[in-house]
Amino acid sequence: MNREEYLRKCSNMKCQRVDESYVPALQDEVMEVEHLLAEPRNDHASLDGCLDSHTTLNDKDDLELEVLDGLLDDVEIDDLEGTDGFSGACEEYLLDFEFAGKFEEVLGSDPFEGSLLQNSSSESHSSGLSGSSIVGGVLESTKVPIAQSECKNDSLDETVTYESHGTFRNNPSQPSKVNCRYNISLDIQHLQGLDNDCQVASGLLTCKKEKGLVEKCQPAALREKRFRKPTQRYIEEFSDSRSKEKVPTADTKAKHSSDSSCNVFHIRIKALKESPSEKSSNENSDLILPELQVSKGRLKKEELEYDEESFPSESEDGCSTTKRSRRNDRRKHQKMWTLPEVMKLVEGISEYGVGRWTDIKRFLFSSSSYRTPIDLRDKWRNLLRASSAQKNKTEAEQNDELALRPLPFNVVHRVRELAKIHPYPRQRGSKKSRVSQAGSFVIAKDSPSKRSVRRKKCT
DNA sequence: CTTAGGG
DNA sequence: CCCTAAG
Repeated sequence: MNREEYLRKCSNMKCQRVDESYVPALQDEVMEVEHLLAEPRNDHASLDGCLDSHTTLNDKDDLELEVLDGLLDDVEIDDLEGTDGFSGACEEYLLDFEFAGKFEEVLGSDPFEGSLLQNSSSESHSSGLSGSSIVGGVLESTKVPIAQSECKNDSLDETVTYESHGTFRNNPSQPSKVNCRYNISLDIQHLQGLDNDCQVASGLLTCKKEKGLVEKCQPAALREKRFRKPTQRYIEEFSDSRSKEKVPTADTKAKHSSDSSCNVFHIRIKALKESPSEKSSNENSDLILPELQVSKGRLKKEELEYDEESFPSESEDGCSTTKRSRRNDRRKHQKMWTLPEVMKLVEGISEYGVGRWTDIKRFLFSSSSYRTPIDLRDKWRNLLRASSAQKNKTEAEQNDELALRPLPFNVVHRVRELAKIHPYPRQRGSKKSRVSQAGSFVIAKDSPSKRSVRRKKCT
């Protein structure tokens, strides 16, 4: 099958949905979905390729996984409202589902992958599925998924999402994804039967190809439908996510970090399976899940977002977000400094001087998107504190520290030296206050390397 | 806008 | 990390 067919199908579904449309909608949700979609877009491309030529599935896996992670992250965060009251929509859901199944088949991915649901399949699918399922099925069981009703044209992903919702909702008895999938594949044939005519299809295609903004692709008509005052809460959330989303997307090179999300996802699924009782259990899972997620994330720290420049070796966690449960909050979570980073920082400081955080950032940390100059400064501050503390500590304590964190001697030493020269914390009395000003000579005799420090012309 | 300093 | 004041 070629992707055209799929697309058509998709469009059909869409159309249907539209017609039946239960109207609605949380714009926010839709938007969020879009966002989600946006990221994965690149994958779509790959997907297409897959369809055309069934080869190279493996290659994509990695990428997709990454994306998936990201998606999961997002998805998980988004709390799509569950869908409860809508029986009428069942059909649609089914259709969607079918579609999804088909897709997978085409791709060649095993529908019954079980725990790892969708490495190979399109990321969108997986993301949609996982996210939605979790959300809809587990978390909120009471609300109607308005967003879903929205008929976005582009929405392979969306479709998927819907379907997942539907499935879960419709078949509470089938908590496991596997089952769901099964159904899907079987029904695929039906899908074929559908005819196509929506312009939506075109929209879809375009979207896919262009990976551009989803919104653009949307047909005017559809667009009209979706205007609905978003809840305040949603609004703020949305905006939040919006800004956030932008960042990661921008630097594609930087990977998406969110390994933990994956885990979370799995966990959640598990929970789902274990508690088929739905409603009641759902509530429970809701509460419990977050915790699991956190712990999991912690356990499995991985490295991510390190770009070329950074040192991959020192995997930092990066993820860990204790409270990422709700939207992604501005990566409030710290990214643990790696040793190489520290070294770089020290190096930079010795070269550019202590106050020149921006310079250091630009030269040495340009690749790391996170780590703002302020971060550097803070780190430096901490280093200073640490070094001084270490100086004052007893041997035992020092050993202790060493065990805890491997701060290489040389580094510590370096820091110490720099610390002598730079009065960052204006520490008590600023023993070396003169340094900052007349630093030249002092430095010179102190250590050659530091020379340039502070020298660089302070603007 | 960038730093410094405090939370 | 985050926020705010100051240059």
